[in-house]
Amino acid sequence: MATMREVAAAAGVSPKTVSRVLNDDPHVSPETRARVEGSMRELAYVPNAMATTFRSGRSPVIGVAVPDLVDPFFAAIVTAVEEEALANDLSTLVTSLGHGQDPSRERVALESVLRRQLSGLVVAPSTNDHAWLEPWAARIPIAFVDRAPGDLEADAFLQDDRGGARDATSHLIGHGHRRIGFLGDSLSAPTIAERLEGYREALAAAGIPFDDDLVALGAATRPGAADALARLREPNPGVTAVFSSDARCTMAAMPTVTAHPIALTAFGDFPLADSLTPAITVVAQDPATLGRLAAARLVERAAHPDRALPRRTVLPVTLIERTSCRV
Amino acid sequence: MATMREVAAAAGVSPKTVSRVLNDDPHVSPETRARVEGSMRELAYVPNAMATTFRSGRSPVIGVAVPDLVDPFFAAIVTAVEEEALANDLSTLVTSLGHGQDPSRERVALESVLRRQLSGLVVAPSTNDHAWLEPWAARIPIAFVDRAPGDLEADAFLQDDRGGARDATSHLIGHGHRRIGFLGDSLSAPTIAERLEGYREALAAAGIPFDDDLVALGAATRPGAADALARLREPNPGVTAVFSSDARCTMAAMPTVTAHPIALTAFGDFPLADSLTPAITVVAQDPATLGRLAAARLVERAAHPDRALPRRTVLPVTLIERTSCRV
DNA sequence: TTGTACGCGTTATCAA
DNA sequence: TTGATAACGCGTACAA
Repeated sequence: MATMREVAAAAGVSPKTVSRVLNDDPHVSPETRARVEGSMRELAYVPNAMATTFRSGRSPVIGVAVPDLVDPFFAAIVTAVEEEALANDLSTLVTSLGHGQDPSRERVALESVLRRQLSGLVVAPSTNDHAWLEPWAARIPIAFVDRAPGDLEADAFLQDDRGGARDATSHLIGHGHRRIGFLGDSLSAPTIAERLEGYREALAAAGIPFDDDLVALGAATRPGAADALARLREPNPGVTAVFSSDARCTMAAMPTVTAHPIALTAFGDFPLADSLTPAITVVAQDPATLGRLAAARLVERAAHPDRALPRRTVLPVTLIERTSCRV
Repeated sequence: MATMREVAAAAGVSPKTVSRVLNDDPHVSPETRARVEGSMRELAYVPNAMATTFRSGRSPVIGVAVPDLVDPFFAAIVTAVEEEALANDLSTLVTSLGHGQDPSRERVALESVLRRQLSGLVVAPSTNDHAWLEPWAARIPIAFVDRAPGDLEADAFLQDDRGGARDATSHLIGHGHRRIGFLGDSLSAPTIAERLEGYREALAAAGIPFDDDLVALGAATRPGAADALARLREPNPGVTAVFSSDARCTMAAMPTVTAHPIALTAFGDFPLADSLTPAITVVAQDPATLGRLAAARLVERAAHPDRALPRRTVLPVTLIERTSCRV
């Protein structure tokens, strides 16, 4: 726990000189440098990063907030941010926001992180109200991923939710299905709402009327998904195929789908999707790129505060055909 | 970006009074408090957490370092640490260490985190050499999870690797198998080495001689796992069942196992293990408890630096029988 | 109840 | 090339 002062005293120089040695300032004579370095070693001196941080007024840390770290999609985003951060000598402060069951949690969590004078923040939000972020956004760069901010101008890195959903639904239509269910958690998430739009567009393009009864929500848990699928299969709806709008729902639906096969395409790839029986046909997102671009943008904004940059970047998605679409 | 000073000036009081208001010090007259709070609102004052942190000498942050965030096992550990941290008003600084391909990375990553005067550190290490942590451990509480530290006295929260491997192997023996392969990544990981021991013990208990040729390593990737399984299946080894020592290997082996079924038990549960065909019989660990206990221990050590506490906590594991063991 | 003085560890400024 | 001084924003100790 030696401080710079102590090293300075031991080496018979001023603290500033020690600082210079530490920061590779060329204006230090080789002898002085050697003496200081000797004292540093002797005292096992380690710079106090907090003090530097405090002095500089900006913490070399990027905050990352996601709904759920255990979801591989968000874990991949966090990992990508971390890598990009590392490449810029930044650390990563991670916060989970939950899936929006408690909407106030997001704000509380983000504010506590923002107080820390971060160099930037990447958020995959679980709510839609971000007007309160306005004053923060004026001071530190904030980038949204996966979902756009509500009521706030900020960088956003998204994927083509609507187009992907359209592709996945059309694919089922191409296999001859006309009664196609929509499986999802909640439409309050803008991504899911967009995917529902894509689903409707695909139906419309094929001249299939949209039927509200085929939209089954609350499917993010296993019982929820089982219920939803059971409702869709009843004679009345008479669904023969399902588009799952989100990987959590798809995974939650797997036991049911395995037990009672039904044609299925899904938004969002996930580990082992290709090893299941049937292997799931998915629209794959690219969480790593999302995270990397967002982190890179933060760094860029910090370096060039008034450079004009596009606010919204939409990544394409890719249909990966496996077997679940032709069950 | 108003500071306490500015708020004080605006309210016509000293900075200290503002500080008191902020910290709910009872020794402030209601009128003064009201005036100060008014100024705080006007100036949109937000306390600078960095300054507080610096002043106190200890950052209210728990570091968490794991090999790989995308692995659900480690993601669950991180999530649990985060929850426990939240309950104690601490934030979570996350670092990935990699799977030990580059052994120096672990030290570099940990040292950069440790410099930040953390309140504590949870590590799931990817290397075996931790003697260098000694001086750090003297100053801040460090808890290991999943794997014990090498050459260092520190709290460790582990699971019964050997017993679990023994159970999983015995289970295959109970199904009549005598030529049982061991699938793994690398024996340099102490957990995997322990699981190999458990495997050997199970064989020994059944009077089956151990055969080095049945230990197939390098199976953490899909091609690696495919190779390993192919080697085991050759007429000479003539293996009829496999114990996979680690969830990464199990997941990597899935395509091969699905294509060419073989009796299988595995160490480590993972998402959808029960929805695969066959559903994988596993020995389940408890990452959430591991993370929670470790974080709680850090808090406890910080509060009571010299309370005597057990250094090593070993959690039991649970065999979950599904169908892969009777393929 | 309120205020003054000082220090946390580091670095920028300016002078020597 | 080196050093003295001040400052970052807040909280502690002590005084009034």
